[in-house]
Amino acid sequence: MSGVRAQQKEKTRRLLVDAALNQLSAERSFSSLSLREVAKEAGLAPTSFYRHFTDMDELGLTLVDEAGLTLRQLMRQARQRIAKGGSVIQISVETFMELIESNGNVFRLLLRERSGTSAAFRAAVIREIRYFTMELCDYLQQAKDLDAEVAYMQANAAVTIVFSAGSDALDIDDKYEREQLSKQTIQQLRFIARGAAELSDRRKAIRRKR
Amino acid sequence: MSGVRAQQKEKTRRLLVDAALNQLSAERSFSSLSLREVAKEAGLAPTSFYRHFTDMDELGLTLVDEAGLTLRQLMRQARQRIAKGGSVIQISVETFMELIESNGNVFRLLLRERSGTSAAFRAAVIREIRYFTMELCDYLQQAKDLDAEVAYMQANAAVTIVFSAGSDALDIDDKYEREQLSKQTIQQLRFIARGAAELSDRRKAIRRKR
DNA sequence: AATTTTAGCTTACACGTGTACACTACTGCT
DNA sequence: AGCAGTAGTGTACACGTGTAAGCTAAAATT
Repeated sequence: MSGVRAQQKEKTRRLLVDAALNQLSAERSFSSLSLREVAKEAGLAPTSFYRHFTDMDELGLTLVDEAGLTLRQLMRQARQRIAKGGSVIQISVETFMELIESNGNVFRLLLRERSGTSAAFRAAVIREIRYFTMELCDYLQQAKDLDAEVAYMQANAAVTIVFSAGSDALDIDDKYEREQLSKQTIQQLRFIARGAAELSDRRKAIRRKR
Repeated sequence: MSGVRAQQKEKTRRLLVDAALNQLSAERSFSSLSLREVAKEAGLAPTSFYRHFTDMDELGLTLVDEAGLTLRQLMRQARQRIAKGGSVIQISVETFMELIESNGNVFRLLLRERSGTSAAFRAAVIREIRYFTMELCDYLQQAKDLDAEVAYMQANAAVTIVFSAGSDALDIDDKYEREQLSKQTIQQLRFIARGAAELSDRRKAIRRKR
């Protein structure tokens, strides 16, 4: 009942998850990790791995879930900053870029598995990104009073641009270059916002005519 | 001097390249291919591989180069179609989507290696995509008379959106859904074009004032 | 015609992999 | 107190891997 056992199990499970995360880097993808390596890094015998996951795939999906969690925390953080005033786009991009800097490997995981060889992984990543997109879509519809379909297209395009910029940022060390990239990304998001706002207005005008 | 030998060598080199390409699929990435598998598929003894490439990496870079070639052929094709009249954006997207359908695995290679674990691969892919972007940038500057910096930002955003759409298209079988995706992509590109044109005009106006 | 080069072969080896199996020690339930 | 369940261990095996070494036959060079 006390659960000292379950507690310990959860603890070494985390050891495995963290071991996997720690091994990820620019040069090391999840798919290139072996069960034995992860177990070793966690300080476990290879066969002990199976007490926690049936598969490396299962561990991987857990990692993707955690990455999604990180993404959602990011959103919350961005919302808080936005509430304090300032350019929504600028704050969003800056917050995102901070994530890249502090959690590069988690982000790399998402990027890689999105185009990876496992359908389950791809689906999981896409699900997390879709969630991200939908949040933005809701915001646009509500705060900017956009047409529903237009809001979705804008949100989708914006997320695509931001993720791509994040991917580029991963390969940049120079601080100045990163700022340059941020500025460019912000401008690109403004392009999209501008175009979307216009289409939304046009559609509204048509509706009024009827 | 006749070169019957060199000719034969080139032939089996192609055998290796094609063998690698043929093994690529949604479920199989280049990095998951082994030297032995490729050699076997090409009908060669494993060790014969070394007569043509020092490494799987060298083969991989060759593949990326070929993929870049395919991309450039695509551009030429699109330009020809555009010359015959019609919406530039629509024709470009449709042409690109045809590439996805006919050369999905080549495109997958680019997508995956762009975020892969080898710096050399990443650099090679980025080089090809940059070439693609620059072509578009030149076109925009010239045909649409855009400010240089604005043209680059538009080209960059457009390529990002199109590649992302291509990536999504790879996971879609349904024809109707694909058309839907194309339409959405076209609209998103129009957002960007709209925003870019506006910024370019504004910048021009400022310059005139001086 | 004799010699050198070389594309391709077979054999061989050391290494890392996933995982089956049997065992131990300790928790948790009855 | 005693029994069942289980997190973790070490050993063992079959398999696929990259690649070194040496050989053969045919093309190219001399």
